Amino acid sequence: MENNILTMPPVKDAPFTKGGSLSVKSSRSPRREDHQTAPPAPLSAFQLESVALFIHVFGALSLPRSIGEIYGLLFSTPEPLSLDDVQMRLQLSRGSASEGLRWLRSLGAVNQVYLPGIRKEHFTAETSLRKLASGYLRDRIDPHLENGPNRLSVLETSIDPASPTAHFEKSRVGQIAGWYKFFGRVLPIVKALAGKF
Amino acid sequence: MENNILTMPPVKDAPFTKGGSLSVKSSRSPRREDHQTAPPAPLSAFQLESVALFIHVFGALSLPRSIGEIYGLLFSTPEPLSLDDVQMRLQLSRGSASEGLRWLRSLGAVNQVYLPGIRKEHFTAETSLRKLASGYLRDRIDPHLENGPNRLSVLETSIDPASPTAHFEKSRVGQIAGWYKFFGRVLPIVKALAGKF
DNA sequence: TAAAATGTTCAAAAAATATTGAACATTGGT
DNA sequence: ACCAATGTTCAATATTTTTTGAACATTTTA
Repeated sequence: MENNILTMPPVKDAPFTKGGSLSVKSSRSPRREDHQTAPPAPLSAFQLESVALFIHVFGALSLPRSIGEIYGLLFSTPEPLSLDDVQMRLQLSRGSASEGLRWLRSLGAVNQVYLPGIRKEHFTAETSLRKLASGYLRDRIDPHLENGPNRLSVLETSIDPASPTAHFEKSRVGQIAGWYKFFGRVLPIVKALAGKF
Repeated sequence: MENNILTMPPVKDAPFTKGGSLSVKSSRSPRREDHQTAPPAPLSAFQLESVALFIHVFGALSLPRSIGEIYGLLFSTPEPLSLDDVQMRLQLSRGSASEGLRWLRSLGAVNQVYLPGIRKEHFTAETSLRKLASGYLRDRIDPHLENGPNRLSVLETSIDPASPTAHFEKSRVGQIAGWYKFFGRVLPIVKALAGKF
């Protein structure tokens, strides 16, 4: 989990994701000696702010910083970027960049772009709310709901009808069933509305 | 964060939270030698299943296991329980039980009950979807949205109007503004619907 | 007010999660 | 088929988060 939820119930804010900070790597211990392999490739103010913003947004979903960094960079850059571009500009490891991009792709949050005559794959940020929301819901929410009926019946089966608490327990099962119904109603509405923005 | 999001994009399922497991502490390394201070207080099958279910549900929100355990226990128990009850029945540390209960209380997910003539505070699970949802949204979502306009203006300010990418960047800012608008529309609907279940 | 009961805090330890980087694949060009 | 360029995987490491438990604080009863 992103934060210590226990010690700060409402919302954390990583030191540098707030307000108008401009450094991408501020917190985090020294991670590398500079590779002499490539030029530093500094980010613009807009890119730095975007990265900070998306670290924050993804953090609110408890997603790792590197994911936010990558999406933020792609979001704020007009041209498609390659794995190496991402890796160098954000000073990430190859592995992080690769897995992060892969995860974002699987969610539908980044698009793969094939540039004629160029070997490397390039990526751009998907910004359609409909696609972002439906990808997130599909990968991270729906699966839980699909398991629902199954879990519910397991729970129901665990009730001993002879027990004095059986009545109470049945009402609890009914409660949960209602919650699932709620989500079944709400999610389609959310998806539909996302299409309008 | 709850899981390794990178290595398992869609959904994790902790070994024992799936299906019909019956042990509360299964995974997790040995954490204590038995205190000889109190009887074991075994949980019923229904309680064990409930705990497993809520560990899963809270896990989907990247909340710590102990929170799910505590809520699950209260949810599945008719009588109000004290801090000590929770602590002993779940074999949690005093600290975890205290902080977990405090967090759940602050969210509005557990209610404090004063039993006449009994000193210890007792707790029950809040099961009203309206209260649960509004508490969660209030503490964990709304604050992010309140910061939105501020963040957005910082981002906008970072655009250099002379830059050739200024136009692109402005369109990105507009995009984000649209996202915020979406949430401003959707959240009230969700809250309203939650009241009906 | 002292003693007992109850509750909270927080530094240290443990566990979970994310990141790194080098080894391993794969692809494309020659 | 070979080589070079590109991409992925994964064991080791670093970091973050959670849990523990004992010290401290507070409240109640006597």
